[in-house]
Amino acid sequence: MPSMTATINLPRDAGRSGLASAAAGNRLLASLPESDLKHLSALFDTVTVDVGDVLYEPGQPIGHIYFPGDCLISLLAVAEGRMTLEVGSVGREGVLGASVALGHELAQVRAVVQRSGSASRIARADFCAEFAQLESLQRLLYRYTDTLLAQAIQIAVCSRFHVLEARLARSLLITRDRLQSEKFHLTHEFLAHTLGVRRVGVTKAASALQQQKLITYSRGNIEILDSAGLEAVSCRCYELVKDTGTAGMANVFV
Amino acid sequence: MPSMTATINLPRDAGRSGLASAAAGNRLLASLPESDLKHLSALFDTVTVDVGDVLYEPGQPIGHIYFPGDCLISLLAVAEGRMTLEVGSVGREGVLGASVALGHELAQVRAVVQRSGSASRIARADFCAEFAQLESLQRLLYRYTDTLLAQAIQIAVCSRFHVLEARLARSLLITRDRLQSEKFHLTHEFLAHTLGVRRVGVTKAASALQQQKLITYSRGNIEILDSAGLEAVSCRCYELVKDTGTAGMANVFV
DNA sequence: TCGCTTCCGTGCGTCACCGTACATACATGC
DNA sequence: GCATGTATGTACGGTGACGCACGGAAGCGA
Repeated sequence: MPSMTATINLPRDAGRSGLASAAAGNRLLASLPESDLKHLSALFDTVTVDVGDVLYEPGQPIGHIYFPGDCLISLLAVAEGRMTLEVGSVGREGVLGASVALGHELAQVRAVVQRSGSASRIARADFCAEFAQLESLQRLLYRYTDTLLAQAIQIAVCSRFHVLEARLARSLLITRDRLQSEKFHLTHEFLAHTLGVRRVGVTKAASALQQQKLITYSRGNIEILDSAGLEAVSCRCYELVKDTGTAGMANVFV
Repeated sequence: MPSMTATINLPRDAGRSGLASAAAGNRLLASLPESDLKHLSALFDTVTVDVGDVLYEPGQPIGHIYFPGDCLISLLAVAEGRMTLEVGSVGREGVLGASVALGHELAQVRAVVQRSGSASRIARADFCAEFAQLESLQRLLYRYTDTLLAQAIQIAVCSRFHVLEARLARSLLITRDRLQSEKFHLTHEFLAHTLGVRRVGVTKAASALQQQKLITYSRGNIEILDSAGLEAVSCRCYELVKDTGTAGMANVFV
């Protein structure tokens, strides 16, 4: 049994942070007005999370809200049994767990670290108190929730109608965009969880992509060889989703 | 070809409304502070929409924002071809098209009227202007978007992992809850669009439910005979989603 | 009463993915 | 070098849904 489903590994506490590191590269926090950010900073910790760490589990209470710095969090909706499906991912452009401010004390999805890195963390009670007072924060979270909704809708359609090979290609392209690299580490097992299929299904699809010289991989080390070719076999969902993770956050306060 | 995909039928304009009918039974508007509601009322029209009317089409600009009174709107995500999947529905507890206030000028999903009725409508420009000023409206829309996200996530999981018969049962139960009636009108064709399957697939699944004496139907007139039995064959997604349409709106401003 | 449309039922071959089981290969640490 | 664990490859029957085609039946208007 993979460790990600067996135990909840807690992130290492890297100590209480000053103002500068509170943003810690998170663009959502960075786009807050200076005064509000300064006010918030005292309440943040900076933590380091590792691949496979489970930050939330469905039905469990949310203790902290995370603003990723250079880590990447995968949101996995969990069906009965061990079937899961990635319904979105959260990077430096976003936030994890913000719905607690609206009264949802329990997590709906599993949150798994896909790439190690740092994150700014704030306790639930503190977050709720600040949320109630800072209009700038409310606007930001509303906007971000809306992009998450757009992602979830597209993924729902994609996983319903498109064949695995196309979905795998889409998933790899999105991962590349978020990680800004043609090479990254993802095992077939992990991909199977995000795509909601068997591990052997991923192996077959990945093998097909490799035969077409679009990617190459070995023991989890994946490299995209032919980006354009990969886009060709992927579904259009890629184009529809790819910008939600990066753009759209530009001019929030204009 | 069904008319819902062929043409965009515009709702009938029932004339500019006064304050009282601006809420028009919409609970989202009703929960606004009195002063804000009064301010908004002058900008609303009350319109009547009919079954099959298409209010939004993916990729098309959003002209009006709708606050349903006693009508019910189905949100259909559209894949290439004629494949669609319902990712949520909007009744009197919600609003359709609010994301325009965040800069999304184009609709992402098709919005189809599932039950005829009234709705309060506001032009896009007016809505955006008011949104920028009314904090109460922002909070409400944020909260509602969050419930839409929860719905979409659950539907993504459900349509990925659960068999059609269970999904059909879930869909019928949710429809009953929203319509507050054991009898309602839904053709297999319409259900096929919401569930993202062929019409014959719905016929098979519905036939199975009918043989189990759980439902009965004829030419679109569906009646639920055994509610408990229907819950038994439906997936747990029903319980997870059913409250999002009604509850959760209780104490927004406490 | 006739004709048309809408709605529902059935049959058939195909296909993507499932569940399971087993085999192989690389990697790491002792 | 060897044991152990991780990652990947292959095989096989089963099945839920697909695409297509056709037939029947109920309602409705002329």
